[in-house]
Order: sequence, then C-alpha cells, then structure tokens
Amino acid sequence: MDDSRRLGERRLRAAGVRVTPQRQLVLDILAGADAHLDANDIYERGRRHDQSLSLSTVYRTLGVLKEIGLVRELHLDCEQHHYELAGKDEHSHLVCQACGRVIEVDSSAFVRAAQAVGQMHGFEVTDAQVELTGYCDQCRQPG
Amino acid sequence: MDDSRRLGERRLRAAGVRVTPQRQLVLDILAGADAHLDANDIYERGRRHDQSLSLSTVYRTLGVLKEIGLVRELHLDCEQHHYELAGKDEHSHLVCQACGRVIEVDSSAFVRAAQAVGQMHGFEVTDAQVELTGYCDQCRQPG
DNA sequence: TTTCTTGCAAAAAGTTTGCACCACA
DNA sequence: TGTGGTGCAAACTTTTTGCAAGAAA
Repeated sequence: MDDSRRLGERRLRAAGVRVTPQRQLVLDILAGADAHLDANDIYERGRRHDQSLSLSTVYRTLGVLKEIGLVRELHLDCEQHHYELAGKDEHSHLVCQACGRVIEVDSSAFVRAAQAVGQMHGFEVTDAQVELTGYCDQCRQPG
Repeated sequence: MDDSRRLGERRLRAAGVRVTPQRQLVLDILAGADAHLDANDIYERGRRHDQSLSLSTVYRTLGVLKEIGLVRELHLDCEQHHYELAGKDEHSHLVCQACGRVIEVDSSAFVRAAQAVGQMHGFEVTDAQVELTGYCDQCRQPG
C-alpha cells in the first residue's frame, strides 16, 4: 500500500493540487477496497483512521480525484454514486436484481463495439458504461 | 394517441391495478414524448392537462408503471432518473459530454454480446443498459 | 505568507412517506 | 361500499455550498 500511496502523491502533484492526508486516505481506501464504495462507505472507513474527517471533504476529494483521472465514478444504481480507482482493467458490471451482487467482467468486447457504433454516428466515444442486469447463478430460479 | 391510451388501459387492468386519469395521463405524455423525460418534466406537462396533478403521484405512477413493465427507467445521468415507454426498439444512448445531446442508436449488437458474456458467468441477462459517453459530431474539436 | 483545503452547519435537489380525502371497480 | 389512489406537506437521502479556521507550498 506504500507504493500506491507514493504513486497517488506523485499524481496529485502532477495535477497541481495539494497533497493532503485526507486525499491520501481516500486513495488508500479505494486502493484497498474489495468492492465499489459509495461516498458514505469511504467516509466511514476514513473515520477509523481520522476521527475528524468530514463527509464533505470526502465528496470534494472524490470530485478532485475524478477530475484528475485517478478515480472513476460508477453508476451501478442511481441511489448513489460508487467509486473505484481508475486505470484498472477495462471491465463492466453484472448486477443481480435479486441479491444485488456485482460481478466484474472483461469488457473489451463491449468497448470495441462501442467505438464502432460511435463512429457510425460521428461520435467520439470516450467512455462506455455497460451495465447488465439480470439474475446471477445462485438467484436464477428453475421456473 | 387514442390507441395507445386504450392499450395502456388494458395493460393496467391486466396487471390488476386501477385505471386512473393520472396514470393514463402519464402514459400519454410518455407516448407522445420526443425525448426522455424526468419526473419533473412529466409533472410539468401533466399540469397543463390537470392542474391538480401532484408530483408525488407522478413518482408513484412511474413506480407502478415500471413495476408492471410499461415504463423503463433510464440512468442517463445520475442527477435524476429518466423514463421512456418500454417495448420500443432495443436501443442504447450516446451522451455528449459537451452539449448533453442524447442520440439513440440500435443496440442489438450490444444485447447479443451482453447475453453471451452473461452466459459465460452463469448470469441470466434481462436488461443491458449501455451508455456511451463522448463527444458528438458538432462538439468534437479539431485539436 | 499566501493560497488551497478542511470541518461544520445549513441548503439544495430529487424522491419517499403519512395521512385524510376521494374515486375506481 | 370498500380498497386502492391522490394531494398535500413534511421527512429523508444524497450531494453541494458558504464561511471561518487550518495547513501545504
């Protein structure tokens, strides 16, 4: 985790924004996250390390990190936003309607298709959000 | 519009919910809409025909229509939900980051790809929301 | 020291809910 | 007539903002 912290620090500086403990904390949390976190998840985890962290700082930090491309905002559902570290593999999400489980799948096929479709409409595609909804393995009912 | 009204009425009855002027009004508005409307758009248009329509009724109606499959909820951006009549052609959306224009494109290719990907993960895909973000024809800058 | 960030509290925006009244079936 | 639907107002959730105090460069 020390490596990713140093990397984050470098990219914060490169973007011309200040390196603060709060920003590093949010980056650490995202780097160590097993799942996609929403702002409140990040806030709660952050409070364990820094009792004085505020929710508005989390939101503002996520805004900054998103803007400089370190973090990607996901729209898994529309109740709240979720966040993940950017620059990971291209992947899409399968969301189970029954249990809410989110499965990440390789999406290079979608991205290629997206670019082709965009081109047909004179559209330069910069981001393809593919969200597949349905029923997972365990929730599929044999009826 | 009279045909679609009669169809809506039949499907409301089939679902076992009551047919009310408010529900028919919302269906009419969606049937006659050129674009994807959010709850407030529907509310404002509805007020032109029924001064006493309330916003909560619009929300509750959309909830019902969504549940019985007459209406589809879109996540074009996450500031608010958008709605369209279900059962139209399969299509996805290209959203321009610069001007906000939304272009509908045929998405049968995506849907096929989605089903294949889902199958690989034991996932039964019931809905594929594909949202492509980028820059449209007119907003692409030659730089 | 100067400018950018933070924490707090309050405000926004979108959506949901409790309740009394109304109307479809 | 009885249950389900509506309108209103108030509550709720998520996110944003103003401002004074604090910290990075």
